[in-house]
Amino acid sequence: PAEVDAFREAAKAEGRPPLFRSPWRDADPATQPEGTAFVVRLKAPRIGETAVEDKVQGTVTWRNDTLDDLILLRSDGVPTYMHAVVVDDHDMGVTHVIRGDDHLTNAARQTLIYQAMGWDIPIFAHIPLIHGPDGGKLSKRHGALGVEAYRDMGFLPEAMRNYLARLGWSHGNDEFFTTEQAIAWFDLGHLGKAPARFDFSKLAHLSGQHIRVAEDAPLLAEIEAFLASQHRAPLPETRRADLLRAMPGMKERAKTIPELLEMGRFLLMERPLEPDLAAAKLLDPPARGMLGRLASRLQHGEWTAVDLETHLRDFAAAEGLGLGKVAQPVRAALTGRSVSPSVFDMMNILGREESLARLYDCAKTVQADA
RNA sequence: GCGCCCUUCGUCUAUCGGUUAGGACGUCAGAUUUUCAUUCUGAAAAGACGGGUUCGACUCCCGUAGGGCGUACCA
Repeated sequence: PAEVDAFREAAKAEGRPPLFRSPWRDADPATQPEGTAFVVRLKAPRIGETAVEDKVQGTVTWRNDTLDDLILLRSDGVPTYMHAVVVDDHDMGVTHVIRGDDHLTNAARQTLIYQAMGWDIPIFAHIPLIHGPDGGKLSKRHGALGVEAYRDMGFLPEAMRNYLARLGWSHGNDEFFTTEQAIAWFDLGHLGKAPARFDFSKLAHLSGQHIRVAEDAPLLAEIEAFLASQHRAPLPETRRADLLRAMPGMKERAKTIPELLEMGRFLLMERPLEPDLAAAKLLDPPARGMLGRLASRLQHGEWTAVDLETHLRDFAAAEGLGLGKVAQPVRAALTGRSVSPSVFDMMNILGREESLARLYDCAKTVQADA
C-alpha cells in the first residue's frame, strides 16, 4: 500500500495519470520477499483497446493503457467486488447485465476479466440515472428517497411503477399504462441515454389517474395498508362497507392515498363535529337557521342521491338562494370541512338519521346562541 | 487532472436526413361544476453554441460550452 501511495503522489506531481504500474508485474515469483503481504492483480493488456457492446449506450471503447491492473484478491485473500461479480454471474449463467449507468466503466474492467478467463461476455445494458428535480445528483443528502418514502407520501404503487418506467424510457405517446402493459411493452431499444429529473407533479398526476380507474376494494386495502405503515389507528370494522360505497365519489377527487382518506373523513367522524376554520365561517347564524328548515323538510321522502339533489334544489329555490349557498353550509355541517365529496352522495351514504342529526347539531347551536 | 458518456418546450419524452418539430406534466386563459378535484376547449413554450458533410439537417462528423458517471485492498 505504501508503495502505491508513493507512486500515486509521484504521478500526480508529474501530471501523469495515477494508474498504478506495479513493479512486480513481470517479476519472477522467486524474487518475492518472504513474509510480506501482497495482493493479486489482473495482468491486463496495455496495448490495444477494450470495447463494451452496450444495448443502451452503444459501443463504448477504452484504450487499454487507461485501464489499470485491478486487484482481484486483497492482501487478506478476499476477492474484490469486481472479481466476485464476474465469477458469480458466470457461475449463475447470467446472460444480461442491466444496471445503472454508473457501472459503465466497470463493464470495461469486468470485460477484461471475462476475456482473461476465456468466458462469454454477457449482454450489457447501462440505463441512465435519475437526478433530483434541480438537475443535481440524486444523493442521500440531496433528497434521494427510498421507495418507502414514496409509499409514505401515499402515491399508488401502480402509479409509481408507471412513472418510473416512463422516466428514461418511452413507448410512443403512451403516458398512462398498467404494470402489465409496461412489462409487455418494455424493451432496451427505447431507453434514453441522458439522465432524467424527478418530477413530483407528474407523479401526482399519474397517481390520481390510477386512483380513478382503480377498483374500490383494492383502494380500501391501500388505505388500510397506508394507515398501518403510518402506525395509525385502523379503520373501524363498521365503517368499511360505507367507505366502499363512498369510494366512487372519493376517488374522483384524490391524487394520493392520504387525500383519498381525507375525502372519506366524513364517515369516520363522530358527532358532534368540530368544524374547521373555513367550515365555521360557512356556518353563520343565517346558514344555521336555513339548515334547520332544510332538515325539517327532509324528514320524509325518498332518500337517494338523485332525490336529495332534487329536494335541495327545490329548497334552494324556495329560499331564494343558489344551490351553492345551500350546499356549502350543508357540507360544513355534514363534514366539518369546506371540501368534501358531493353532499348528495354523502347524505345518501350517511343515511337519513345520521345526516339529519348532523344538520340539527348545527341548527341547535343557533338556538342556543339566540 | 485523466477516461467515458450525455445535451429537443420549465420537466418527462416522440422524431431513427425532407414534419406547420408531436404528446404528457406544469403554467396561463376560458367552459362545465354544490366545494374540492375532475372533465373539456384554447394559448404560450424546444432542437446548447460554432463549424462542416448533404439538394436538404434536431437527426451524420468535428470543435466549444454545460452536465453526469468513473477514476478504492467499497460495492
